[in-house]
Amino acid sequence: MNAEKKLKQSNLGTVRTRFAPSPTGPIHIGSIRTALFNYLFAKKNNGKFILRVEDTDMERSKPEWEHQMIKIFEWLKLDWDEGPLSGQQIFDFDNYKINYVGPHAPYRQSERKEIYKKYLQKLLDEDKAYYCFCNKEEVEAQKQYLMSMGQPPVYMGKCRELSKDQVAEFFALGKSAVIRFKCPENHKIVFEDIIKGKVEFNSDVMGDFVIAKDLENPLYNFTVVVDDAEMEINYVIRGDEHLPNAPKQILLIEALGLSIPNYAHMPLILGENKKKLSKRDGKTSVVDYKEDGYLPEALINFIAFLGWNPGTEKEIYTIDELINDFSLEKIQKSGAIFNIDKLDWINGFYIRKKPLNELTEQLIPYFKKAEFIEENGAEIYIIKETQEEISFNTLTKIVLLYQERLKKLSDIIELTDLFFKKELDYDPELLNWKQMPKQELINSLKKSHEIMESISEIDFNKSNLEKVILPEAEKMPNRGNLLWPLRVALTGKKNSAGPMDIAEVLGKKESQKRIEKAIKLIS
RNA sequence: GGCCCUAUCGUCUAACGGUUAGGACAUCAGAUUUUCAAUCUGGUAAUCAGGGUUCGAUUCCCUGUAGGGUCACCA
Repeated sequence: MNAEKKLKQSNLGTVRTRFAPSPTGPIHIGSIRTALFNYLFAKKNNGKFILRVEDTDMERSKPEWEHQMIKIFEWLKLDWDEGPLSGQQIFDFDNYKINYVGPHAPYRQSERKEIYKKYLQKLLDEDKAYYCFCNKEEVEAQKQYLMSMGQPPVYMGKCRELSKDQVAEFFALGKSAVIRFKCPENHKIVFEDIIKGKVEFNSDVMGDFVIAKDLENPLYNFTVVVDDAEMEINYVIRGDEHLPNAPKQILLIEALGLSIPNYAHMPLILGENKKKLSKRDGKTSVVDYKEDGYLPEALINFIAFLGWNPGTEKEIYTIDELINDFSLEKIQKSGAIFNIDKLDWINGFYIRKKPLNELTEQLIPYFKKAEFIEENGAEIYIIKETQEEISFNTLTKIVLLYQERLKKLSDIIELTDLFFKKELDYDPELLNWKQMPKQELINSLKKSHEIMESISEIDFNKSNLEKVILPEAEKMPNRGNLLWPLRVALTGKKNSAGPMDIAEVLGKKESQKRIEKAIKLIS
């Protein structure tokens, strides 16, 4: 009841959402979806989207993970609206520098300890929290026992009624203590989740949970509550796995006299096994997808449709269109399996639509990484194996031939290696088209070689080649009799772009050389 | 085990309580192509089970079943 009243209150004012990751590893695809939905909802409602790094666990949090996450945000063009600092800032953590060039750095919990301390002290003073001197092993054993009895594994409250003097005495003896929240007994917590609907919990299932290791080291459930209140977050949109945390947080909010935000718990992203997507399912880190060559706009489009849809048949969305059509009500209640086939399709779609120059520029790092080429001045590259020059323009031609075949940018490597190799390595059997007799095959290749001879080096392009090769191919029982061996001789591959296209890029000399080699191979 | 959540084609999903249960990906077939890709055309494929409520349930209610999440001095 109480909660519902407050829910209405927090509806007032501008929408403020947040994404609050812990920098304890590579940023997960599920986290990015949470971030995206928070972002979309804020933008849709002309609200603010806030980024808060939850690094209270000093053991596991690493600045490099934070840095990596920021890079991903930049790549996806997801920007946050507020932060503790503005202008360019460099943070130095253990000699690890993070350079923020945006208008704001993110909030960082490790820099807000004084704030938590204040609230923690308040709870202690008001007798809503208490010091607990029980050791870990003792509490753990207790939990195991309760669980084996089919009881909720809660803290039994041994230190709950310790007097001030006893507490002081224990401290004087040098005993260490954690801070527990005095959880009201048999208290019903009801709240309306925007996605799940009405959700109900009983306080007895959580017991007096720990909210801080000590005054200096608050724990997650506590910092979340304090920060969300301090930052005036009124919509908490997060993964389903946080649903059991909601009642704990609501209890803390009530104890602190703060207002309860609206909650929206999103379904999880699942792996093939229908369990929460994990490393076992393959790649879960957004960085991996970036490196594989998934385009940011494709990834966003795909991720947005995992558990959400606009209710129409439109499936290709730009970020602005997503902002426009987004609503929390359209979020699914059940988990969605991460289907890489669909991602591949969407990504391929965006790749096919990409302007050629732009696509080529994005592919050059992949060519370099594969050691196909290296830079040699403006728009000029050197093919590493042959030491020949190759222009940006020629690279563009290669890219054009394979653009529609790419599912992801990294696919370009195995598709186009033939243009960057000195010697092709392939099974001679591949040259054979539908059981052609050996002599016929050799004749076919010789024919191609001979036809090419009729074109000068300068006129050696696709349309001229077509003019002479196609009529010749028509004379064969099947066009493939001429075209298949030619294409294989040129590419060494079962599948590829057309032979005339390839020959144009390769040039007369190299094309003929490759045909000669093929003939030698089968003779 | 306790608590909580969920259930439509293989997958993502649509359907004021009334539809031949729609779309997309994947898949299959055809067209096109020397091959593959792309493209176009067409096809296969789903309401977890059982009870109610109702003139009528994919839709509302209950039970069961199945799946998942969570039970830290992690977040």
